[in-house]
Amino acid sequence: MSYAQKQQNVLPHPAALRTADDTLFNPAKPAFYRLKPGEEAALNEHPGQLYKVSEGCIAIYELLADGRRQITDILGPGDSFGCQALVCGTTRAKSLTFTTIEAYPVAAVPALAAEAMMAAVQRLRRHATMLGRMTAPEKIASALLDLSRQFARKTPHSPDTGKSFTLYLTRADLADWLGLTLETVSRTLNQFKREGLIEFTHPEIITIRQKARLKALAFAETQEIRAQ
Amino acid sequence: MSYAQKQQNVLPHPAALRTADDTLFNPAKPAFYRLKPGEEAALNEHPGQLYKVSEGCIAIYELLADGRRQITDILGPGDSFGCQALVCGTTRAKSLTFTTIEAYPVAAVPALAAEAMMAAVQRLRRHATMLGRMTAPEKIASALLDLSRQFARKTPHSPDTGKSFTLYLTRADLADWLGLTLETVSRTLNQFKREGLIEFTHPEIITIRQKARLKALAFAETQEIRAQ
DNA sequence: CGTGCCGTTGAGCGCTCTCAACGCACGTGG
DNA sequence: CCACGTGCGTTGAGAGCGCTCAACGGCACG
Repeated sequence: MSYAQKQQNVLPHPAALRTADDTLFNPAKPAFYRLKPGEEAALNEHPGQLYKVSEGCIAIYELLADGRRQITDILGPGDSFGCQALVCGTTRAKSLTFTTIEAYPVAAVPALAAEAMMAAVQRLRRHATMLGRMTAPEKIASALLDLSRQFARKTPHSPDTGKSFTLYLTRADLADWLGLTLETVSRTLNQFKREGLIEFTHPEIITIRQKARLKALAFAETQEIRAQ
Repeated sequence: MSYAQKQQNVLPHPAALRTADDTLFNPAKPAFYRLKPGEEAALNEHPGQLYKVSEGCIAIYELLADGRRQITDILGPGDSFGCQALVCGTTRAKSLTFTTIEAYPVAAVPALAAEAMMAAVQRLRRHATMLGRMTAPEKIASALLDLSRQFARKTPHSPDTGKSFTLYLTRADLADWLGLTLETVSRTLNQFKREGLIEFTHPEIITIRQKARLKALAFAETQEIRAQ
C-alpha cells in the first residue's frame, strides 16, 4: 500500500475533522483539538478560522498532479495558520506528530491573523531563496538550524538545551520541504554526522555539535540592508 | 562597471525615492510616482504604505551575502505590494521597466492590504512548488504562461491578443526568478522556439504559438482538492 | 515470522551548472 | 567615420551535483 493510500485510510480527506473522535472541531465554538501523526486537517472546510499550534508540528504542503509534493512551511508551537489566505485552493496541512491546535474565528483576532500572514510571507520568501539558490548541504544546514530554534528540547536541567531537538520530519518530509530527494537528505545528514557537525543515534533526535560550522555552511544568509 | 555598481549610481539605495525628481513620493500625501528601469524602491522607508502597480513591472527579490539573488515575485498592473509585511527585512523591490505606482496608507485601505497579503501568500506557495519540484522546461513553460496572462498585449485590432506579450525580465531575471542559470533559460527558450511552441525575433517580445503543448509541459499543475 | 515503512548506502546516469567564446546593439569618444 | 567598451543573448564543451534505480537492515505490528 502506498503512503498516499495509507493517509486516505487513516482519515478520509477532506472530511478529516468530521470523522475524528470526540475532539471534533466545531467551527461554531472555537476550541482546542488534537491531530494524530499523519492526520490531515481539512482547512478548506472552515475558511474563517485561524489555527494556532500550541503543541506539536504541522506541515503545510501542495501536491502536484503526478504525486510530487512540496512542503511550503513547517509550523511549531506558537505559529499560526489557516485564515482563508494562508491555506486555500490546493494547499493542505498535515500533522507530523501528536499536535494540539487552538482555533479562533478570524474576526475575533484580526491582529493575530494579520501578524500570522506577515510571518507567513516572510518565511515563504526566505524559503523560496533557499529552494532556488542554495546547494543541498546549505539547505540541510539551514533547515537544521531553523528546526533547532523551533523545536529545541527545553529541559532546564540538561546542559544540551538548545542543541538537541526532535526531528518530527521524516527524511522524505525533509526532502519535500527542501526540494531534494530523500536519498540526498540521508546522505547529507550522515555526512554531517561523519564530520562531527551533528550527532544522532535515533534518526529523529538530532544534536547539534558544532553550531558555528553549521552556520558557516548555511551562511549564505540573506544580506541585510544597511540603513543609509 | 558591474551591474550592481551601476544600480548604485543610478539611484543610491535606500534613499531612492528621496533622490528622485519632482515625482518624489511623499508618505504624507499618497500619490502616483514613477520608476525607471532598474530603479529600486526604498520600501523600508515607509512601512505603513501599500503600493499598487498601475503600469509596468516590479520584481520583488532577496539577495544573499555572496551575490546570489532570488526573485520571489513578479508584479504587473493591478498587483499590490509593500505594506510592511510584504516587503521588509532583506526584501527589496526593483522596477523592470518604466513603472507607475500608486501609494496608499495601509490604514486607509485595510481590505486591499489584506487581499494583497492573501494573494502574495498564494503566489509564494505556488512559486515554492515550482522552485522545489519542477524541471527547467516545466519552470520556463509555467513562467511563460504566467507572464502571458499578466502582460498580454491588449491590442483590440490584433488577432494575436493574449498570445503575445512583452517580457520585461531579462534572461538573468528569469533565471533568478526560476532558480536556474541564465544559460539554461536561454537554451530552454530557444529549444521551445525550435520546437514551435513559442516565437520571438526580439528577445523581449514573446509570442505563444502552441498554448496547449506549453500547458502540457507546465501541466504538473497543483492538484485540485475535489470537494467530498 | 511475514509485511510495510523508514533509513542507509552504492553505482551510474543525466540534467543543469560552469567556464568560455562569440555576435549584436548601443553609446561614447577619438 | 570607426574603434572601443558594455550589457545582453546565444551557443558549445565539459564537469559535477543531485537524481534514479536498486539492495539491504532495523523496527513496529499483526
